[in-house]
Amino acid sequence: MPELPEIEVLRRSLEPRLRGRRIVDVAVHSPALREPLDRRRLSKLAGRRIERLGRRSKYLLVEVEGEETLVVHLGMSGRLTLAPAAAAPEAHEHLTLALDADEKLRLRDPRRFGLAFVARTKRLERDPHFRHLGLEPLAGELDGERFTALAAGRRGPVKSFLMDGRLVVGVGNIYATEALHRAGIHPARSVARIGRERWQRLAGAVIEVLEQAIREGGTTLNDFADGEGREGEFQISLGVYGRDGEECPRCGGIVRRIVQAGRSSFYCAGCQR
DNA sequence: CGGGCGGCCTGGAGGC
DNA sequence: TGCCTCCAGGCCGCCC
Repeated sequence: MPELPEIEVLRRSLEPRLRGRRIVDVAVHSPALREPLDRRRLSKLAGRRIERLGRRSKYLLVEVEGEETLVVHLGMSGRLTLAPAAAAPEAHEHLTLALDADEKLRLRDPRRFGLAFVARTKRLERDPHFRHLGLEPLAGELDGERFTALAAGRRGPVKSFLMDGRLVVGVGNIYATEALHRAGIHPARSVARIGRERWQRLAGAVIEVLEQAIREGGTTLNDFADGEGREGEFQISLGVYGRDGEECPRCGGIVRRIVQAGRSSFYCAGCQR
């Protein structure tokens, strides 16, 4: 569920609270995430000051002194939150960074699809997790021309195109679904059958939906919360996602659910062609 | 080679 | 009320 907007909301909530703070201790409670947590490498964060927080795709980047970065991915159910140092440990708490001023930053992830590792900051773009990442939608890299070029010679449904991280990053099931609704494009339409004008509209819709979701604090269906535990509100603004059988807010048509690549897609039978 | 799909994992929801 | 099944989706790896 955490897609680009959720990670950006998390970054913005944590940045003012973490910048300049010192990590005084590192505890790995349970190393079993998507990749095992590297105790030795993580423990070397102790004693370092946090310099800034960044984001690439759905990865949160905690840059520390010494040119190193703690990379965190929330998978499906991860939460990274600040708490008083004395707070009781949570269930499924995998990693805890004790900070100065009696606070701690903790990573909780019941479903364990998440990730946390340390990498040299300068080599981040060459890291296997980052090397093949596509366009960053809110960095001015996305427009109709780029979409047209990326789609050239490709096949398959446009929704899969949007969710392919090697082409565009940060767009998961919810925002791909919503962007297609706003652009009036059916999720199963082949990329080979989309013209310049529609690619332009789709690029605009992706940017618009991501920016609005950030302004509204992200989408909280089950698990998402920012660094202080606040849930998002964009779920109220969803046009079609999860609204099978309801009326389309734009045209009054009926919202339908289909399964694509094993995943739910929702679209309006009236205004998405 | 590229598109598609299964598996990883747990909690919550819904059915009986 | 309790148990069982299904479903959620990011990402990797395997298969065709």
